[in-house]
Amino acid sequence: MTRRTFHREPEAVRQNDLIAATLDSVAELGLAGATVREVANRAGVTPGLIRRYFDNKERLVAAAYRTFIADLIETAAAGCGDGPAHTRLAGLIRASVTAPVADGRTLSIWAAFIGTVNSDPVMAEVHREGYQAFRDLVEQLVGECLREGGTDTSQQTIRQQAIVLNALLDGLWIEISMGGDDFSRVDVVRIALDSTATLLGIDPAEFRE
Amino acid sequence: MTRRTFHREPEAVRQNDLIAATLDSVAELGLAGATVREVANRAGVTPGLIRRYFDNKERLVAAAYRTFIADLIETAAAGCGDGPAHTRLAGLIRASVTAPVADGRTLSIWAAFIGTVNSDPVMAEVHREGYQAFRDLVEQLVGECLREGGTDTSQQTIRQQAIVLNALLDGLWIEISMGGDDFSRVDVVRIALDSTATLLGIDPAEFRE
DNA sequence: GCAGTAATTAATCAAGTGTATAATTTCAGA
DNA sequence: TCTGAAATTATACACTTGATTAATTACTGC
Repeated sequence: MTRRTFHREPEAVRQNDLIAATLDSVAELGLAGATVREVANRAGVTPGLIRRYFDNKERLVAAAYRTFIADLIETAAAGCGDGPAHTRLAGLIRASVTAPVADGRTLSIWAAFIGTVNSDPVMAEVHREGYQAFRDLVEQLVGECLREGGTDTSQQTIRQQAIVLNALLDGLWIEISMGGDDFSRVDVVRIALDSTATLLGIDPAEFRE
Repeated sequence: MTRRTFHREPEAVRQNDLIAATLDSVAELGLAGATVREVANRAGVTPGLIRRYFDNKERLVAAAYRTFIADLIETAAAGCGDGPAHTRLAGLIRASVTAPVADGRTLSIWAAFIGTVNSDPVMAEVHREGYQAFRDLVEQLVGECLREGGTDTSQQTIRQQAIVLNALLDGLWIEISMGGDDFSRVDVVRIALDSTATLLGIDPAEFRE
């Protein structure tokens, strides 16, 4: 009986493969299904190898969560482009309620990880870091938008508006990703943009992309 | 060595205890921590007994999820009371963004369960049943509110408004429950009511409780 | 009080888990 | 071409998991 052949990979590549395999496992089988063996199989690798790149399974999972959130926010933020604040905010909203951000797979992974935040301090820290970035982005865009609109806006009201808008986006994202409603016939982007405009007191016409 | 003493309980009581112990385990240790032994310990019972009341661990978890959602919606709906639609909707909103509905423990359990919906058909069905109830409730209240306001409202716009409001409530609920923001100095009920009024085009004054 | 029934415990099993380590293989550099 | 070092595999271990079954206990009805 001969050993299976293999070929070496740079450290970064192997790490990425293992993280990708972890996220696939979580998406399809749940967090409980993301066993060391399952992840190794999907990465085309032997279980023992994981230990060379991640001290623990806990570290692997935390790393997977970290890159997952970072990618998610980056993808959403990439929808901003440049231009006036209205346009950038509209881009962010559009990206947040359409694939690949709004998507069943993404939601599954997100929920599985969120479910651990309360009982796992490491995951809690990873979570905190990631979400701060998105909330700050929303708050800044909201601030610019309101100032562009000419309204005088205290920092406190900007903050409150950002909280509300953030909540709306989260909620829409969940509803759409969950797939309970039949959104196939509905223009989710239009709904998201219009309700945002209403919430912020902006002229909806400026929001049409 | 003598056996530990025990006393019998009616079937319904034991089932409730086991479900409660399951939810406690999930909240504090995550879904992975809700082992048969952990649940049994918390219920003051021996692992083997679980099988007498639930065929599988899967059934136990599904039952726990079912009662969790049912209780959650019931608690929120209880905030409605009676009276004009405006008042009932305001009550629902208030209940949704304050304890015990908006609460870290509740969110943890919710997220842990949601994370399984995509990979577990049984949990998916339980989930679907539960959420339909809440969405229908919101849609009905929104419909009544808009009609009370005198606006002519097609069923389609009612539906869209309900989707958006539902999303806003979900998002606020998550933000508040997550505890990332410092909501201690902020009146979350006021924010939720005002933004709802803005969204539905209702006079905010009618929403102050 | 007493017997029978049903609930509960205790003990055990096979399977799967994360982890550890030694044996192998690949590959870069001389 | 050859050698040394690093990556990868293979194997094994201790532990936990969900599940099963027989022995024991508590309670109900007579």
